[in-house]
Amino acid sequence: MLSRICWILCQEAKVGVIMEERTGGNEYREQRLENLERLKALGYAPYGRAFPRTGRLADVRAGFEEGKQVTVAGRLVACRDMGKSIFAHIYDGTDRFQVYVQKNKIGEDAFAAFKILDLGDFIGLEGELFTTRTEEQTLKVSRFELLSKSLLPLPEKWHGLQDVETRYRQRYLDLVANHDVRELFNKRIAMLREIRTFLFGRGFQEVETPMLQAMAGGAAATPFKTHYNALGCDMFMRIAPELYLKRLLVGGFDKVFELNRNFRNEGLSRTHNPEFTMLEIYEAFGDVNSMKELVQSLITHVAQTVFGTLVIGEGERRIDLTPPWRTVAYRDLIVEKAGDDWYGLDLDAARARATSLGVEVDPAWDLGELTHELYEKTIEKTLINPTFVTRFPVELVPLASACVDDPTVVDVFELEIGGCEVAPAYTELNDPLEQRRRFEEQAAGDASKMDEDFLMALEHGMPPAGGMGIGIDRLMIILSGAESIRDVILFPHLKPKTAPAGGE
RNA sequence: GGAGGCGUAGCUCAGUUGGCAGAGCAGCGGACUCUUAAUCCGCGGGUCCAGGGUUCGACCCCCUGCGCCUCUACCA
Repeated sequence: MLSRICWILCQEAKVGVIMEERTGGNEYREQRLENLERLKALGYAPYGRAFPRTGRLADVRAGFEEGKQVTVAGRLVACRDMGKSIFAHIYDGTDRFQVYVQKNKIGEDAFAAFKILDLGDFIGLEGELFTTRTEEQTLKVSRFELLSKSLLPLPEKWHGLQDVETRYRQRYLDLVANHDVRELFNKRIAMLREIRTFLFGRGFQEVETPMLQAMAGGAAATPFKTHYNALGCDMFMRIAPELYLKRLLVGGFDKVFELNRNFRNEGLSRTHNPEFTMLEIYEAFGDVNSMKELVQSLITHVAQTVFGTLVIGEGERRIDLTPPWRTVAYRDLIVEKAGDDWYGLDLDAARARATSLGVEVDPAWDLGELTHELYEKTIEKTLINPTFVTRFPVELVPLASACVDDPTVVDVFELEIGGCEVAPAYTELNDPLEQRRRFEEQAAGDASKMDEDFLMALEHGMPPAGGMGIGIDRLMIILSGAESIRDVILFPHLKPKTAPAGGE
């Protein structure tokens, strides 16, 4: 109990220090604390209880009728005091709504109390709807309650909150100050809902598989490591749900998807956040072609229902999502860029050709690696309209089946939109012996990297299947026209401002 | 990890060959019962990111560190 109290005191001290850092002193807070006491003295409890509303502000606006009695609640975001009457705006996340407070309507005491309110305070109001001379729908207030006193000031009303660091670190301020940010996240939420609706409509079932794994497989990324105290062993955050979803195919699920977070121990960038949302879909008895049809329908459905258009952006960044989408083989793209004779060149000639095309060449690379560098550096970013790139070299994709007509390439596509890889899909490898061979090649003799448990599952028989992963954050960037992944994730990762314990 | 840019009031931003630190909004006091970036009168507000150095004097020049942004690297 004592330690609990100490902990609380310690936390409060910390908050105090942070508060001082962020507010540059307590002047504003002191004033608001004084206002809190004054309101209390007038009988307004600073932190109220439930307040039944007629509806959200957007609902009230939609159902506006002259003279209608309503109750509403929201945050006070603007206040124009005219002596014996006040015009103010409240905001509740759905809309801004004007309220009109007159001294002789709500009474002298309540009017005096209203004048003590600070911008940012949550209030509940009751009154009658009317339209002002300038034709703004407004609430004539007959009574108000204080619901929550705000002790720290909000960002400025006109310019909003611009500082990108503050916008990411204190997203709640961004959401209050910049309504378009709220709308963008509403769209993200709507997109996730539409994806689920679409997949449910096609008979897929949503499942949940472990995020905490003894072995992080299904992709080639570095995992986050953590420790499980009760079992005394290290665990990893998953880098992909793939190997568990395939176990479900073995178990008889035939159409499953998982829409949730993956964690990869990589750097931060405009297109990388260490935890990101991935949609993985598996369809038994399907293949890469059924995935192609699925993703094309899924993305056009989302674009149409959530964003209301199949054409995004303008000029060079214009993306046209109208199906059918182009399909092109990896090899054809390479030859188109590097010349018909590329695959016949010896290594030195290929290096020279790549250099002349602007690729920085690592002398350790073989022709395959050099080719892929060429693809990533000069071709991928030019694929603006949706493009299915197919028939990748087998060494790039260890979990996919080979093409029937050519065992050196695999039956996959990578969907590129806006020069960005959005969705890879495979005809999944279900041959356990071939899978073991490829794992062995990858693990290079390190037995601890062999996922024997997964191989055992495969040996019980996995139906042929199509599988696909869609990077939801990147899809959101493309559909919304956002600049950065940090703009489409509510709380993107930034370096901690004060170093956490246990750093290097 | 490497290169470049940025960091000034609660917010948005000016600023100085190196010579007392500025505006708008927000805040405080006052006037105003149809305003909406309300208006009018008056007032307060600063660790100029942090720490060193050069200088009579540094917000400004130099060095180091921290954070953010962009590019790059890592990343199926």
